[in-house]
Amino acid sequence: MNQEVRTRFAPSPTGYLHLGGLRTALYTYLLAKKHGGKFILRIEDTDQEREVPGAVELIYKSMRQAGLAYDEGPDVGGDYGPYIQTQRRDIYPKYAWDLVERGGAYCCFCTKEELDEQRREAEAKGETWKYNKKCLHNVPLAEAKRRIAAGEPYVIRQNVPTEGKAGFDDLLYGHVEVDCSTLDDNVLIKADGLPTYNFANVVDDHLMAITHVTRGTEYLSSAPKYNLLYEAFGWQPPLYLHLPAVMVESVLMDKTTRQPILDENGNTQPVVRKLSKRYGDPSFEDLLEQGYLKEAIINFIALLGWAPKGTNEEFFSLDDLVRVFDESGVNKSPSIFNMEKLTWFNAEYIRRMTPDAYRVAATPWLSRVLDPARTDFARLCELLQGRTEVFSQLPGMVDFLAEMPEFSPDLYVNKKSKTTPEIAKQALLFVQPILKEITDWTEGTLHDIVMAAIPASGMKNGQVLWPLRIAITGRAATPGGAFEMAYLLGREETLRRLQKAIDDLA
RNA sequence: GCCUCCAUGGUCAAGCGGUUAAGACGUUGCCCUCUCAAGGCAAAAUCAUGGGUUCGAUUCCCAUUGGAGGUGCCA
Repeated sequence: MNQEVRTRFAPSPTGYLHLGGLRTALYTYLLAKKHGGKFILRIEDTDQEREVPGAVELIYKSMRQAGLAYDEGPDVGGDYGPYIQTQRRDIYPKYAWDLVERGGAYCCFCTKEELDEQRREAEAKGETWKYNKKCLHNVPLAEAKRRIAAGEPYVIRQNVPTEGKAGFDDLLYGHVEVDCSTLDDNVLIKADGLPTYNFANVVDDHLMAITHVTRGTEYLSSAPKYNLLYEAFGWQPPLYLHLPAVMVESVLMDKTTRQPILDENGNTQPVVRKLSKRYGDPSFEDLLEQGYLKEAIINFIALLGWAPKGTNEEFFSLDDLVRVFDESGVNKSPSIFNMEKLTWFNAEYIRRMTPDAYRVAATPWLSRVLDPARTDFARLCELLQGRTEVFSQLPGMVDFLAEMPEFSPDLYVNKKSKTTPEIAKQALLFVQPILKEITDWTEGTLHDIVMAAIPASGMKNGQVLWPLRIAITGRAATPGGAFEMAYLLGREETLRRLQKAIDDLA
């Protein structure tokens, strides 16, 4: 019989959803959907100290914005709930005690302080610290139960065999195996009664009938221990898919001052590190706020560390991805997040928008600096759409329309058309009366009349049009030529700016 | 230190024993052009190193080097 595929994204609510997490969520979603299975969201909040208020809601929101709809989860329900681990707190001890009875775990009364001390000593000697199973050997179960009943604090530890091998099979990395002697007896149930990740993930994945476990490679070295747990319970372990981290290229920074650390020559030092909010790397939310499109982010993130088989196509919607996703195409090494390529993807997605969709998306940004009642937004958007990489650039691209910027006469210099401030003055004086004559202030009329007049001036097109554009915009680069800009400014404002420019050149 | 994993241009990557080693971003040049974009054309740039195996290694094996992760009553 064919088992239904069930995957789960299991973040802990310690902050925003970073791009590495988003990619894990995406692949997890794709894996389920390509098999027609279920995608589940589970909140792993067993570390109450690290929990950030509001983080859970932020996760729901980001998942929704990304379009990663989960079939089961805390806010959507499902047959395997609750989907928040603290709401499952009563489930874990039962299983832990079952494991104790089976010999796969034991109670431990050693205090954190004495263990920390041991760890420090071992570290000082350059050794790897492991718990010495003192409580396994010295405290019989009956005594343990007595001490617990008397109120003594305790934890439950996994009883890892001292010899032999432990391993697991990964869809990407194949069979991974380690000596049990290198494994530590991890805490399964903490003194506060809550499970650690090490235990909760195994119990919940089993109880929730998860078939494919996707997670970061930071779990690669502890996965053998989890399989030991499955074995001890007599459960069927899931299929694993460990995903490499997403990195960012950066410079070496001081952790506290957040200033670059310079080498002896005063240069910054390049480093590759994990994406981190602390160093200002953008989260999914941040990118959306900056005017990146979710489709572009998803598309880019999908291709970060994964490539589809047998095609050079780079543009994929979420539905396309469901169809083409194949976990064997995931790269095994960490990949570096490249902002330039994301921006390129974003620009491409913007160019592919319908003009209407573009106008809707661009208007709030344009309205920050322009009055929609005074500027032809429809025409402006036509000019802007092909030039927009990220929406947040928009205000800076059009603010000159609202207010004439100060500019230096050097701007009139253009090497290619051999334009100088002197020629500029000549050009402006030539074009001014022509423009004054024009009453039908449309791009077409402006273009036809001015272009027809230029040959008589003895100047080249560029020698007239470059200065004109500079004179009325004050910018070396504008989202259109002189006629477009003149049209957008309107007759009165254009002539006003032109007069001012001529006066300034005098 | 120990354990696990990884290694193709600056970045993302295709490749799965025989290839002129794809493609994309970025970079540079040219064309187009009233600026900037976009578009078109072209260029530079990669198999970490050393040993094997093989008629033949980017591809398989080992070592070295480099990178990532783990070594928590964090996840």
